[in-house]
Amino acid sequence: MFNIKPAASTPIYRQIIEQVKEKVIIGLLQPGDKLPSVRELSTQILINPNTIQKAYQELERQKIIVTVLGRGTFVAEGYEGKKDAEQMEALREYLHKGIIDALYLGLSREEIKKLIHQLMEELDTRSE
Amino acid sequence: MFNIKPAASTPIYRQIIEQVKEKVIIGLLQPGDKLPSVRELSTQILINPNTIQKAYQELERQKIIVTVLGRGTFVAEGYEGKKDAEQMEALREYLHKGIIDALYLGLSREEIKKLIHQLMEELDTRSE
Amino acid sequence: MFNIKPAASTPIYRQIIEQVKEKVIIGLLQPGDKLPSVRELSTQILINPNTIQKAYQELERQKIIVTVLGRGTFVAEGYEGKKDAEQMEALREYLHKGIIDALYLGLSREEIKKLIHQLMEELDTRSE
Amino acid sequence: MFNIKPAASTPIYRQIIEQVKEKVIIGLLQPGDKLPSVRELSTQILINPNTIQKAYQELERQKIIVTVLGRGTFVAEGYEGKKDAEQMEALREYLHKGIIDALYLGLSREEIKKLIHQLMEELDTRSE
DNA sequence: GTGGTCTAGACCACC
DNA sequence: GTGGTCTAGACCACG
Repeated sequence: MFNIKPAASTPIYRQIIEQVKEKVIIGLLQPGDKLPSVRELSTQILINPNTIQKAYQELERQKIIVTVLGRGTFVAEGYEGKKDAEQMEALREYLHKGIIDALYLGLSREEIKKLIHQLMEELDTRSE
Repeated sequence: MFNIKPAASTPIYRQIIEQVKEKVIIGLLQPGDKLPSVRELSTQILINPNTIQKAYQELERQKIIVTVLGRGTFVAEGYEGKKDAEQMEALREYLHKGIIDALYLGLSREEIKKLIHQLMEELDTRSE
Repeated sequence: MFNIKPAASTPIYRQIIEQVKEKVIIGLLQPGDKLPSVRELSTQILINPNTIQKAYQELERQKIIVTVLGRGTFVAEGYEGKKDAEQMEALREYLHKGIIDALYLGLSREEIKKLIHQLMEELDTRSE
Repeated sequence: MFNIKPAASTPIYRQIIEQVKEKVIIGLLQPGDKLPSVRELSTQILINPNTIQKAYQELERQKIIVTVLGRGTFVAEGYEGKKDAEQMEALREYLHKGIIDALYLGLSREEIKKLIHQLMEELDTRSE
């Protein structure tokens, strides 16, 4: 279900967040689907329950999942993109940095565009 | 010269690295140009010298700048993109995450492409 | 009869308590009126009977309802406000927190007063 | 600095959040002021550092404080109320419940209004 | 069974 | 020194 690298520089709880978001975006997780329980996932991927809890709480704060007391955690209904101005600016900065790194790697502008295109197509493939 | 936000979530030393790299990419810093000394920059932007030292060390490790003992630090000659496989993979993951975030913000795939295009054009403008 | 949101942050049994209290306050439930049985309500709103049982027990403890063995549960006669000092202090703290949240939302003191007034008028409307 | 009741029903981390927010609202904490460090506060009020950390992180998420890496945590500049529609609705429900509780305590509508007025005046007094 | 909170104590990155 | 992350293990509330 999850592919966690404890040694990576991005903290484990963020890896979980990203992977849940990706699964929701590509449709592998549908609204209403149940996520593994904190304890369950904790034994599955050998991560401390607190770490998973932290990831789930952040996902709930972002309205990507909802927790039902005593029942479990579920993918939220319709996430509806908001185009929040602040987050939009953060995204621009994030991609700006990515572009600079790409240029440093020797990619041309055309190659960068192709890469982006390719990455979006990969998303479609994974969802099948 | 530098625009540092100490309260930002990206550590100061990384902000310095990013800004140097950006300046080199857009040509505001040319190979051979002298960078301010650690001490000089430290008083200019009111940052702990150790922090600047750390940024310069990392930049040198990435062969973006070179320090000549007793002379100062300079922008390295020709950075020539290497398309290192490992860094390439890191870039893919980085942009992959950016795309997911963009989709969550409600951007369409076309809008994402436009955004990338727009960001690359901005780089040209800044270099003038 | 009841409007329960299982995904809400307030536990279900509290939602039931609040809604019974509200109905009594606005007169939709009169002293002597019969409440649905635990089993009945349980199938109606698809909630675990234990949860409803818990709500009824708490309501009985607060002397808002009474259960007559073998007959059912009924709204208690005259609830007569007691102005219990302890509960009064709890109320003050509760509203105190509400006011701070309201100020953080950008409401002026006048707007807060208006909001309170408005909420009390809504209670009257619902009772019609 | 803080008045924490570990036995209370509201979790400790929420008590800390509320008290910081109150101090900021009444001006006892001004933008730019430094909050006690996690460790410092932890020994002061005899609470586990993790608990304080959790409170601080939530406060940062709400943009009430900012943390500067390696320096500490500070009260954020200008919090500017946003009147977010969703939070506004949550506030209405919160106060709605408070009013019902007040009526149950035997308060008249006039008394409730007076109580609100009184609570707002107390805020002014505490700030002196 | 579920998630929510808290403690104790550790290690790391940043300045 | 600062905050950020993680583990281990405990207790409680909810359904």
